[in-house]
Amino acid sequence: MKIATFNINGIRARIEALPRWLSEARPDVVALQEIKTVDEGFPRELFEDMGYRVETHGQKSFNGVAILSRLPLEDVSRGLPGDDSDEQARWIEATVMGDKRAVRLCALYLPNGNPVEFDAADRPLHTGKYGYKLNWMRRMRAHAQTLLDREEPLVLAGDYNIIPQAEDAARPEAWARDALFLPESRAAFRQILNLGLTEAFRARHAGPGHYSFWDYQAGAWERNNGIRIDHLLLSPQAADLLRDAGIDRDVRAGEKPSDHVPVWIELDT
DNA sequence: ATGGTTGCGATGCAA
Repeated sequence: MKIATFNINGIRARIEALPRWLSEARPDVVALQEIKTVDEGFPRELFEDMGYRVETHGQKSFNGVAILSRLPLEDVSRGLPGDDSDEQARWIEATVMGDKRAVRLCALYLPNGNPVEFDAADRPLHTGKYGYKLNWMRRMRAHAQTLLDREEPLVLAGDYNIIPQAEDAARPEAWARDALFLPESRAAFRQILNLGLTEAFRARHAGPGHYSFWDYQAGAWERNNGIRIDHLLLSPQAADLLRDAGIDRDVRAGEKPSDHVPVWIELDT
């Protein structure tokens, strides 16, 4: 089972680039982020005609996540538990029925968290958008623990808006005061990992120079000024099935690209 | 270098 995560930065803007990549890469399942439309605005027929089931959790203008799957889906659930007042569409999960094994897949869009406010001692304040990010990560950790308790293959795939380590940025010094790389952000990411999850790409590839996002501005792609913020986290039962992992970096050089590229895994299901 | 670019949707916000 090939599972990918792809922040498309608007489904309407990617109406050609997304089908093009699907035809080339032929993933079985895709976690999409930033569809930037309500459910009714998602062009589901286009993907159904390509053989994909479509489950969306959309929102007008911002955010919005979806799952595309060539395999049957069961028990679809929308929204990250833990705060009924949270209006932002950043989480959808479903069980993907493989030939031999089922996989619980969560498609997530973790809050960016910028801009960050700092106090007089230059410590980041846990207020505003950054406070929302850290609180969202606490909720995610609690929900991930609940899912791990099932002791089944589990994949948490998405745009985490987290640069895990300095080697995951071409210019880490430029991100020192950014919500994607602050020590508190990276610690919160490690707290989720430390539940017993495996970061799939790093289980297969070591060293610097692997990125999943290049800003549209200032020639970031041409300068290879990238960061690695799109991740797939695996439960022990899913990690046992991991065959391969990769980043489709060439997608960034295509026509009218997203600022993110797909990251994928292959599981022996 | 406090700029730079893109998407959504109709203006400025989010990234």
